[in-house]
Amino acid sequence: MTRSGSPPGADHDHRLCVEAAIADAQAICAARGGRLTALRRRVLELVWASHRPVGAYAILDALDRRGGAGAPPTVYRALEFLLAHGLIHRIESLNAYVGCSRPGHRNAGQFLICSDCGNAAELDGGSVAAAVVAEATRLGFAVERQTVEVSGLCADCTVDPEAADVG
Amino acid sequence: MTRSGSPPGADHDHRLCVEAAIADAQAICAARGGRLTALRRRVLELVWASHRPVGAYAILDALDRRGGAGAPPTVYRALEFLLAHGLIHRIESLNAYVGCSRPGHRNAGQFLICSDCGNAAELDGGSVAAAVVAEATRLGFAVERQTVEVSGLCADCTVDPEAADVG
DNA sequence: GCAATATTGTTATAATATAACATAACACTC
DNA sequence: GAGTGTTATGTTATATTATAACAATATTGC
Repeated sequence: MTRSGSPPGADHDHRLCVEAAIADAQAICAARGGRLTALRRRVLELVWASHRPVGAYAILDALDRRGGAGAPPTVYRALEFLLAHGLIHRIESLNAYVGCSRPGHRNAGQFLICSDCGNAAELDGGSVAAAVVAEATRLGFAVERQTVEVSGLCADCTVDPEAADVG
Repeated sequence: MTRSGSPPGADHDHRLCVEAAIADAQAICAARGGRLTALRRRVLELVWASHRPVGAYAILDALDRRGGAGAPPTVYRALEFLLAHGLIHRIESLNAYVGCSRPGHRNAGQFLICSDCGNAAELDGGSVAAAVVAEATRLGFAVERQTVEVSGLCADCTVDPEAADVG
């Protein structure tokens, strides 16, 4: 996910993404009385280490290397907290987690996941969600939660499949 | 999932669903040179035991009870075959499998999953898929595969949450 | 029948996730 | 600022989902 899309951009300064995510998290937690503890914050930073969905055990390993906690529940509980506050999303098709690019905005969590570079871009447009609701409603189905995960090639990897970035 | 939707219908004769699924499977395998072996057929029947997504280990248990095979790979390989031929779908958000209601038709696999009765209904309309492709294309993203899983309450469970059926 | 291929059996293990209970940190009241 | 209720984390064990690797068997085409 590099130049073209609405998403990241290969040349973007990823530190700004992380900083913004932390700032958003602090604001949201402050507003809602949630506690962004050191552990939760570190887990959030690790999820935000890239725009690629990251597995719980990868986070656990990273924590270990940084002298962090030891066992799976530590990570899963932090992830649970971050999910509950809309700060991250779970990518069902990968059993992995990715930072929410627009916490607070109650988006439905729709993702374009590049099968080449692995980056996940979150859609903010409502047309997909609207189509889902329309179809469901037509069948008398009351939508609670949508999981929309699209895999394919992002703009950069279509042009130049070698240009996988990390940001 | 009972009366109202396009899906199953509480009062439907589920044996017809299973028979149709087997017949479709036989036709598709015949056409494509795939072999619908006894094992694969039994697994397909077990997936079609209801309209609820079923886990691989539940299938394994059921096979065991019927004197079937013994180990996970047995089931996973059969599922792999059935997936490859479009006879079943995997529900990512549940780690479970459900019969494809229209094998052969290259649908994108969009599901309405009732959080009360557990039934999954497959959408056949193309409006959701089209919306996804439109959004993705706008961002230069080439769609390969879509995962659309919507959870909520189906028509019957909205009316009468007790009326969970099995078919 | 025989060789090539496809399928299934078997054992072990990887990867993801949670239950249950103990300990520690925090925050509120007095 | 000590006591107390609540929230968060540590710890151990285990559940759930899935695959690797290799052996044995069955099927197909000749």
